[in-house]
Amino acid sequence: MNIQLMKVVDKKAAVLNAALELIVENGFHGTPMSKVAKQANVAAGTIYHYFESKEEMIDTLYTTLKEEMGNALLRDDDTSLDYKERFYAFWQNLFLYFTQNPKEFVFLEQYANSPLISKSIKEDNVKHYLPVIQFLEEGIKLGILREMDSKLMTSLLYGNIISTAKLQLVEDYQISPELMNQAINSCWDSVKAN
Amino acid sequence: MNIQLMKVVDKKAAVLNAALELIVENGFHGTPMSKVAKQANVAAGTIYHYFESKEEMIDTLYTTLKEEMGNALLRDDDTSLDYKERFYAFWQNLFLYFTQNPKEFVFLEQYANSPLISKSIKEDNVKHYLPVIQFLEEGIKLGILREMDSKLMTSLLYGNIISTAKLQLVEDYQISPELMNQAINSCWDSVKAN
Amino acid sequence: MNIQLMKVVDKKAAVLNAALELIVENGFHGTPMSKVAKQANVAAGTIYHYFESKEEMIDTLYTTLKEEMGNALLRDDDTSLDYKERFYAFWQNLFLYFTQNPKEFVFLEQYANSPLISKSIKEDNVKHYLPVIQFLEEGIKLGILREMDSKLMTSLLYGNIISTAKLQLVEDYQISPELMNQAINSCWDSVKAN
Amino acid sequence: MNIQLMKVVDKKAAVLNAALELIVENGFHGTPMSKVAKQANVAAGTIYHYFESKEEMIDTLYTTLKEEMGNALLRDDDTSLDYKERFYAFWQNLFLYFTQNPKEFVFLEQYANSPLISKSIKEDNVKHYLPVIQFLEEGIKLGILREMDSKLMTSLLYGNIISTAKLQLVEDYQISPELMNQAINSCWDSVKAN
DNA sequence: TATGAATGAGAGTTCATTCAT
DNA sequence: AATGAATGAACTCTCATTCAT
Repeated sequence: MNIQLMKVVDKKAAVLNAALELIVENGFHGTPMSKVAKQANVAAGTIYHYFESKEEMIDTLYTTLKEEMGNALLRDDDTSLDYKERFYAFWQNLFLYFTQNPKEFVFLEQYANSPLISKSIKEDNVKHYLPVIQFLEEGIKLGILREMDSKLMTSLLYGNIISTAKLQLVEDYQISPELMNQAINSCWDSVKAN
Repeated sequence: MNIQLMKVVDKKAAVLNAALELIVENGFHGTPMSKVAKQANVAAGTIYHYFESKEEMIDTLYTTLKEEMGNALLRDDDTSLDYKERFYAFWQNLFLYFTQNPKEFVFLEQYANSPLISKSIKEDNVKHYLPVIQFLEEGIKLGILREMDSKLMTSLLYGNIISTAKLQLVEDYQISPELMNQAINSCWDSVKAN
Repeated sequence: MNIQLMKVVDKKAAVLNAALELIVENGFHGTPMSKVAKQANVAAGTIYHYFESKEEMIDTLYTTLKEEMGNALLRDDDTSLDYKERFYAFWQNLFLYFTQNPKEFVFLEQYANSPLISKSIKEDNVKHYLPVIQFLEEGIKLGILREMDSKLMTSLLYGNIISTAKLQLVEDYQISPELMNQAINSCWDSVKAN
Repeated sequence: MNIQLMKVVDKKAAVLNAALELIVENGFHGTPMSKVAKQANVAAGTIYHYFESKEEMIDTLYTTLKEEMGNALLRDDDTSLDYKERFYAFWQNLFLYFTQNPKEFVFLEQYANSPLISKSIKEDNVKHYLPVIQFLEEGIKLGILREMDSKLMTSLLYGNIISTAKLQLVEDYQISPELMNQAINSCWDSVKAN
C-alpha cells in the first residue's frame, strides 16, 4: 500500500469514525456534514469525494459495522468443540463485541429499524452471519436444538444478546459475569431440545 | 363531554395520529410540521396550541403510546389462573398489541433507543408495567421462575416478544399460530425454573 | 360617565398601559399582541374592538403621550412672571415630566424617529406645543432671545432637555439639582440675546 | 489585498450596506433577511457566513458606523489652532458627517436608544470619542469653558448637533450656512465661560 | 485530490388578525 | 361587547451539496 492510498484510506476512515461518534451522540439529523468534516479534519467538500451523499455515507457506515460485527461473531470458532460450547462461544463473541464497542452497538441499534437504512442494504448484510445460521440449522437437524423455524430462532437469539447488551449500554446496568451466565443459560434453554 | 371539548380532543388526537403515521414512514426529521398539519387537517400554527414544539409533540406521542401499550399488556389479567397461564396471557397481550398496531410498534421501537426521547420520559413510563414486573418477581420467589436478576429477566422477556413481532412487522415474515407457540414456549423455557 | 363607559375606558386604557410597559422593555416587534392582551387582562380579540391594528394602537399611544407631555409642559404657566422665569419653568416642566415618567420618555424617544410612526401623526402633535413656540417667537421679537430661526431654536431647546433627561434615564447618570441648574443655565445662554 | 480577500470584503460590505439602506427605510423588523440578501446580491445563507445572526449583523453595522463617525469627528484636528476654532471644527465635522451621510445618521439615531443594541456595545464605542472628551475637559480646566459636569456637557453638545441635523434630515428643513452659524454659535454660548 | 465559500430550498416557529360563539 | 381557538403568511436560520480554485 503506497502512501497516497494510505492517506485516502485514512481520510475515509476518519470521516466514518467522526460520523459514528457524532451520530451516536446527536442522531443522524443532529449531525451536519460540516461537523463531520470538522471532526474528521477534512473540508466539507472532501466528504463528497468518498461518498455520494450523506445517506450513502450512513449506508457505508452501517455496512462496515455490520461486517465488523459479523467478523467478531465468527472469531475463533473451533469446530472441534462441543455444539453447546460453540453456541456459548458465539453468544459471548457477539456480547463482547457490543460491550467493547458501545458506540458501534448504539449506532447499529439506532439504525437497524430506521427508515434511513434501506431494506436492500439490510438484506445484503445477512451474508456476514450465514455460517451461524447454518450452525443453528444443523443443531436443529441433529436434534440438539428444538424444532423451531430457523428464522424465528435466529431472531430470538439475536434479541436475547441485544437485550442483555442494551441493559448495560443503554440503561447503565452493569452486567457482571454472573448476570452474563444467567443470560446465556436462559438463551440456551430457550432453544435447546427438551 | 360538550362539543367544544370534543373538538379540542379531536384536533389534538388528529395531530398525534398524523404525526404517528408520517413519522413511522419517514422518520422524525423526514416529517415536517407542515405535513403533519396538512395530514391532520389543521393549520400549521394550530399544532403549537397543543404542543410547545415538535419535540414536545413527539414526547407526548411516545408517552401516550407507552400508556396504551401498558393497558394492553395488563388487559384481562385473571389472578385465578395458573401462573404459567397468566404468563402466556401477558405474552400474547403484548404480542397482539404489537401486531394489531403495527404503526405504534414501529414508532415505539424507533424511538425507544433514540436520543430524541429524553431518559426521564422513558423512566416515567416504567410505571405502566409495574404490575408485570411484580408478577415476575413473585414467580421467582415462588420458585416457578428461575433465580435470575429481575431486571435482566424483564429485558429478556420483552426482547423475546419484540423480536417475534419485529419478524412479522419489519421483515414481513408471517408469524402463524404455530410460530407464535414456538416463540412463547421458547420464552417460557428461558425463564422457568428447572 | 356610566359604569358601562367606565369599563370601556378602563379596558382601552389598560391595553395602552400594557402596551407601553411591554414596548418600552422589548420594543414594538418584541411585543406580541397576545402578551399585551394578557398583561391588560383582556382577550386578544378584544384589543381589536378598540384599535384597528397593532399600528393604530401604537399611533394612539404615541398621540396620547404627546398630548400628556404637552399638558405637562404648559402646566401652571404664569404670564405675570418674568420672561426668563417662565422660560425656566417650561424647561423644568418638561424635564420633570420626563424624569417622573421614564417609560413614557423612553417610548417617545424610541418612536420619535422610527419609521413606525407616520409623519402625519407627528405633525398633528405639534399642536400641543404651539403656545410655547409662540412664547419663543415673542421672546425673539422682544429682543430677549437672540435672532434665530424659531424652528431651529425650538429644536435646540427640546434637544437640550432631552439630552439631560436621557443622561439620567438611559445612562443612569443621576441629575442632581446642581446639574439641572447647569443644564438649564446652559440652555438659557444658548438662546438669550447678547 | 488579493482578489479572494477583496471579494470577501466586498460581500460583507455589500450585506452591511444593504442592511443599512433597508433598515433606515423600514426598521429592523420591517427588514427580512431575505430582502437584505436580495439587495446585497447574495444568497440568504451567505449572510450567515459573515454574521451569526440578524442581531450580530446589526451590532456590527452599529459599531462600524460609530467608528466611521468617530473618525469623521476627529478628522484634520489642528492643535495649533485656537481652542474656539478647534471647537467649531469639531462641531462642523460631526454635522457634515451627518448631513452627508443621512442614512448613517438616521440609523444611528434609530438604534442609539433601542433595546436592540446592547449596552455593552454602546459603551465599547465610547472609545472613538475620547479625544474630544479630553479636549472638553481641558477647556474647562483652562477656564475657556464654564464649570460644568463634563458628561453633561458632552451630552448637551452632542444633542445640539443631533438636533440641528435632525431638523434637516428628518424634518426636511434645510439648514443653510446662516442657520448652521446660528446653531454653532448657540452651541458655543451654551458652554463657554462667562 | 482537496478546499471551503456560496448556495437556496426548506425547516420550525411566531404572531397579527379573524370569527364563531 | 368580549372571547380565544384557529389561521397561515412570513419570519430567521440551517445545512446538504456544489464548484471555482
